[in-house]
Amino acid sequence: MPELPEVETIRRRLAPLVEGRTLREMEIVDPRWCDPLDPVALIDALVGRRVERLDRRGKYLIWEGQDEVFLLMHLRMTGTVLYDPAPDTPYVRVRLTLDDPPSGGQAGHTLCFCDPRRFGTGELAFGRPALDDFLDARLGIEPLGPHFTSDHLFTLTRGRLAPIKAFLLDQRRIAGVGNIYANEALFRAQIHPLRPAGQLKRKQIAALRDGVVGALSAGLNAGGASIDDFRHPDGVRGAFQNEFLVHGRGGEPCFVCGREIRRFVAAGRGTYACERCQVRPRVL
DNA sequence: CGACACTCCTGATGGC
DNA sequence: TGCCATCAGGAGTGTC
Repeated sequence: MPELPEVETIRRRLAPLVEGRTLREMEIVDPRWCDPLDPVALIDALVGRRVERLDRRGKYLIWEGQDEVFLLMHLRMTGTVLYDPAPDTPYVRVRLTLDDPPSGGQAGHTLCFCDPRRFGTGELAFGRPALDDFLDARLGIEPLGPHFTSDHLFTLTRGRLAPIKAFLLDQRRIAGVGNIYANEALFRAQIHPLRPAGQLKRKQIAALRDGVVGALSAGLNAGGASIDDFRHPDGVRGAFQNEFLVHGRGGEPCFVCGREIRRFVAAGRGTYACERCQVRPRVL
């Protein structure tokens, strides 16, 4: 599942290939992708515009077109963006053609949004204020930004009765953390996923901040995690799935203490924890 | 505020 | 081997 590190990996690799190019053609194979927007209207709004910048906020990949027309792509569970993929690539939902013909070739480069489960979405925003309204309504602080401090996280968690796992998954509080990185961050911080967020002490909050930043950074350095369909734009897999400390390791020994990693459901998601390293709250 | 159910979707998995 | 039921899960929405 693409979370912040996966989307940022895509952005970094794609940006040099698309920035400054003009969108020449666009085909929306699956109109559900931009529902309730009319695919024709979306195409009309974008085709002919230069891509000024490829950006990211939380798990959104943001294409800034000429004159502040923004395309917001969310990859959800199984979305990928492939650059010049093989012609028989399956699950293509959207196809984009850029105006830069390869040297000697005829056609421009092609970008495909592929998404087996079809959860991914495309939305438009006209003008920067509209973009900011859209993002501010959905997303909280950027965890890899300069303002994501221990003090800030402490303030955010005060009074919250929800389990810290649910808190981390709420995009309106912290933007970009999904199930994998929440599991990894909580293990790094030695905090049990079911502990109420507001109950955490300053020291634990400091460890959690470092755990979130550490897990996301490690994911980014590994080029993201490819456990489902995630691929880089050139089709290469990420490597972070080989570095998971707890995620997906139910029944296997904890790398720190050797106790069996437990799997249970928290916040409706598959949750993995070492209940020796991450002490379970007494009341639970 | 928060827990929970439901929706979208399809590949993977398990039972028989 | 085939067929059906179940599951996973990000985010939005609705209910209690």
